[in-house]
Amino acid sequence: MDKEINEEELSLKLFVVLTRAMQSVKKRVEEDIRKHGLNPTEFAVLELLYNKGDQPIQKIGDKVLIASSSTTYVVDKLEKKNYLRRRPCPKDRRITHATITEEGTALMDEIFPKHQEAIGEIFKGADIKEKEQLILLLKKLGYYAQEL
Amino acid sequence: MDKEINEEELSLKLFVVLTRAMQSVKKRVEEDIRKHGLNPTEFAVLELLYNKGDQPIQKIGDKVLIASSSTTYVVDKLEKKNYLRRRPCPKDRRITHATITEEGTALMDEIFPKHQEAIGEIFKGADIKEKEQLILLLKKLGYYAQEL
DNA sequence: GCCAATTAATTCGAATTCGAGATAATTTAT
DNA sequence: ATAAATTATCTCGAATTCGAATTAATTGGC
Repeated sequence: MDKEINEEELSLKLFVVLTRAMQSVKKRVEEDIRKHGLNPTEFAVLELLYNKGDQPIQKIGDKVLIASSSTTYVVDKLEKKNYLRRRPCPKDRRITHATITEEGTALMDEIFPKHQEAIGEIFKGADIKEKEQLILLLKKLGYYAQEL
Repeated sequence: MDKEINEEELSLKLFVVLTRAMQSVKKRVEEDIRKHGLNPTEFAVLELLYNKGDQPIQKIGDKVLIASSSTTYVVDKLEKKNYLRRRPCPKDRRITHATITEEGTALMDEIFPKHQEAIGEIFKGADIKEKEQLILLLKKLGYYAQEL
């Protein structure tokens, strides 16, 4: 009975399913992260510094995909919580680096493994083969959409 | 070299890829919708009324997955734009129905086909078989995550 | 060396979303 | 029949995000 559907309708359906899946997953991940006192954006920024080291503030926005004004806002919050510090760049005085603090590192040491575990739980709906397939297909989709 | 990865890491990767794909797709779809003077939530609500008929305000929130206070906000906006009207339910005076207006219907007559076409373009990164696979896999993922 | 264009970060105001609490109507249980 | 619990909607304040405009610093072309 799904036979009569044309490709446009299939795409629309895929859009709906993708949106729903993302919403469900995002909600679970968010619950996990908020337990640790961070919101998803704060977590993403802190994780970037934790796993990839110091970053110019501008790069943070690029990698986490938020507007520059939002980056300022999130970095402010994390700085107030003492999870990171701003350090002016001596070579280029336009640039400010963000560095994770001891306290931030300690926090991530504690919550990152738990987070990874939680993600593992959330994605138990698919087996390894399926996850690999999904990654492949979603990458194709994502790249294509980005290029448009 | 991807061989050494364990399932937890694979899930984390899938999460990242899913997030990125959704971000790219969402951005494109949003561009399309904003061209027509609506934001994604307004579009979703109007589309619901357009394709599924009148809805109690509460149902709108359930189907579009927004909080009740957000529903009030969006319905207010659409009502101000004359795309829908509130109609008190005579059988249960707690309930208010939202009905799409002539003007709203005319708008959707014009933009819905274009929207579907735009989605078709955005998802050209995958062929029919791949879309069917994605739908299947994403449904599994989404349902599982929702049940947690 | 100097002006124009570019780049980094910030401030500001607007839009959107949420959750908690309020209000009103209905239903359930006693 | 009434009190208590539930349901639908709305109000309000807070959080988050964005885009446009601002400030400051650097770079490139002449």
